Amino acid sequence: MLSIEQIINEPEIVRQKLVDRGEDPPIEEMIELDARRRALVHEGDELRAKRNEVSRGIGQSGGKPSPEQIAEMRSVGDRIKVIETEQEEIQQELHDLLIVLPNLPKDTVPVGPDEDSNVIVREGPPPGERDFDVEPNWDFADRTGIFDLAAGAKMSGARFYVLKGKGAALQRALSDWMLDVHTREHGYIEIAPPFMVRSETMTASGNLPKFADELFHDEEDDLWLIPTSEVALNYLHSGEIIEPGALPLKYVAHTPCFRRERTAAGRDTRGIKRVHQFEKVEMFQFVDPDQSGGVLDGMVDDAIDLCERLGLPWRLLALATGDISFQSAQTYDLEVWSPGIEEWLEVSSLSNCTDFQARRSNTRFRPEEGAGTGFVHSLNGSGLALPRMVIAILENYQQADGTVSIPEVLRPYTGFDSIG
RNA sequence: GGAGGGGUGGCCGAGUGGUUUAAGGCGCCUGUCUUGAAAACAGGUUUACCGGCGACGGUAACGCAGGUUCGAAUCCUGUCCCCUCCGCCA
Repeated sequence: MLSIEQIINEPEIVRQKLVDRGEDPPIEEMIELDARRRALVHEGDELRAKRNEVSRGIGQSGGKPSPEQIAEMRSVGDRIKVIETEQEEIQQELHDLLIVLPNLPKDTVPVGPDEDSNVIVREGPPPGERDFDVEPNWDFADRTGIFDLAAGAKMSGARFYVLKGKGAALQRALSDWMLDVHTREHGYIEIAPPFMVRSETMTASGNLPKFADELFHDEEDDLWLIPTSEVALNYLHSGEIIEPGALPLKYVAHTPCFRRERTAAGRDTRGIKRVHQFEKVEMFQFVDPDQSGGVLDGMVDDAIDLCERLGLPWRLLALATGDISFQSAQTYDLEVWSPGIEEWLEVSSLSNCTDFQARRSNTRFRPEEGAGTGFVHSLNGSGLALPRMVIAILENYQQADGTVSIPEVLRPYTGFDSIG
């Protein structure tokens, strides 16, 4: 959520940044609503002050109000009720306008309407040359039986799949290894959150109210399946004031992610690249607002580190204003090359959400003892998305004889050296 | 799923319609005393919003949301959460 103070103080900057994202924000309307809200708050406060004063007097003089007092206070009470109702309506109106506005992109974000304006900012070593054709992961899977799309479709429908045998073990090895690197070397605390959350939680992360279509929802208990553990982690300190010195808070979680993929209905229908349920290791940090820029770079390094240790060809993209996610002020996508399908696969999206999610979840901090409170900054990034890492390993580690050798770092976790 | 109990400040805990402007205690901060500390004593100790250049003044919040009332921590309704017992169950 954007702050109304900022909208009032620098309306043209806010407008331009939202226009860069393809929005047409009702700036004047919001300013006008807030002015009316303030006037009503003021009038209501004064009436309540009067009521409090008279009530105190009645209490002090024995507790029996005169008929005149009752009549007068009844009309004051009626007026307060009218003002409160009007104030609530206006606040709701303003809230409804604010809650659907995305975060403001940072000045350094490339301006452009869509992904064509994304910029490659860092690259790992180039993909190696091979003297044989790499088999696409789905063909390899059919041949070896390590994942089964038909079985997934049979039990759950399109875009579900079943991992089997060494396929399941490879994914488990990857997630265990990633968690170990993040917790033992990168300084993250492991969290195992619920996979279902309330509407408030989903709203705080920015997924509701605008993106309900992309989510699975249980009507009976009004619970939402998380599309990423970011949603749960963002709510971990909701309503709290984090004490001086406690930041940064670095969390990592390994959860399934549930996505309806409605807007991407026709895209990536083959294989396990885009599915309704997948697993992901997610990094999440709450930080001092002064630190968030540098922390994002550090989080990017944490994600790249995994690709490097696995020896996968990678590149890093700075997403354009029209391509960053709703809650983000700045996003990098980390992609790895997969030589069988000949595609760059997005295995991590890393975002600085500044105070956007903290406002929605009411997560504050105290910079130092005795100081006032402020909203924290939140950052998230995959570290990393598992099905796509499985694809990348199956294709990058494929040998001329049609087998896949397991990356050295994963062998202690898999207990086997090759598949196929 | 059934029955019962409960949610009050950083913590414990009193408070069943009006001097509650939330008692009392603990913790924490400041001061007096002391070589220093402790003890004792005194004062202070939330968050958000509105008005004001400011000193400051006002309003709200007793899980949350409604309602009754001139007036609600207190009464009513709903809801969320916690605890105990029963049932079921990985």
